[in-house]
Amino acid sequence: MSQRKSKPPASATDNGTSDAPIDSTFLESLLGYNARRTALVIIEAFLDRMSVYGLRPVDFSTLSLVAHNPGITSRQLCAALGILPPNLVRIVADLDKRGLVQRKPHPTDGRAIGLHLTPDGSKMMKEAETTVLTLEDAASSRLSVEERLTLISLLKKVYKA
Amino acid sequence: MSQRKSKPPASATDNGTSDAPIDSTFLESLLGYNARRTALVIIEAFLDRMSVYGLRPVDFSTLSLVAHNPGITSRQLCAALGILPPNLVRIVADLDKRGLVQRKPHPTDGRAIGLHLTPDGSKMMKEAETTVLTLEDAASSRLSVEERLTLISLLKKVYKA
DNA sequence: TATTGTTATACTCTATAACTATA
DNA sequence: TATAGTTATAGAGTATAACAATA
Repeated sequence: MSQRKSKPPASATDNGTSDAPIDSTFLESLLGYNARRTALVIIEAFLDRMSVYGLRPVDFSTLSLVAHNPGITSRQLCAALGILPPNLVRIVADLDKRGLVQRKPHPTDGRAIGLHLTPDGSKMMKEAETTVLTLEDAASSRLSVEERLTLISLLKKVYKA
Repeated sequence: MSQRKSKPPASATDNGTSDAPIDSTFLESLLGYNARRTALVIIEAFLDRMSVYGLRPVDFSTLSLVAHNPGITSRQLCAALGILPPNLVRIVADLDKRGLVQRKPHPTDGRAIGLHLTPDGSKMMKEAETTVLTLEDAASSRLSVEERLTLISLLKKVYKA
């Protein structure tokens, strides 16, 4: 579901032309289908709630890794996030322009550049991480605390080598 | 993780320059992050195994819905799959050109077009659905049968209104 | 010779506006 | 007036090749 706006439900006075119930049971039996639908729903909520910070998921992920790994390099970010180096350049450059991250020479490798949060970036991320946790609560509101942990644990078992 | 080719692991003779352990615990505590990583891993496997049929995930989903809902319209496909109408046109047109689906006038609505599998499309989908089920088994090989069902059930609780 | 960061670029995916024909 | 299907097009996301600086 990638549309941003949810449409009003079909009028109750519709004739049978277009509201025949659709059988999606096969697709809904697939892990890949359900994982993708879940991710899209949460990303949609993310885009909504994080728009005040001007952060897309990839920006938030990048800043979060920089926050918890000061001096991390572009290569390490690419490996951790599954982003290709040419596509990270613009992301980091924009965060730099906004004064959220700072690039410092790597202490031992002259080719590499270490990334650090600026004070502004650090302050924003404290708020943004709190907002994300609130969003997580909302997204998993139909799950118990234990179910949410089970869900995350099972997902990791699937994708982590 | 969107790269197609998995790289060889870092050499054991690396110095400490680039293999410092990265702390991803915050991101990995998030449902959205884990759901997206899982979806990407499964989609990667899907692209690999389904390339023999020339079917992307959206093609497979479309054909599967047509298979189980003969006469389904484009609008219904869009609603069921979260695709916008302009983006479905090319998908259906290509499947039509390949002789996998057939468009027939809708019995009661002159604006609408009902979609049906051709005999070739039906034959391919029987194979393709079997292949997808095999892929699902592989993707969830680290899960018990019960865990896989629990995972799917929990995912549905998150994304289904 | 290999790796980091980068530029340029192409391809795919997703989104909006507007048209036509039918309802 | 509203809906189904379509066209054109713009923007975002993702991919590869090739380069300079450094290891």
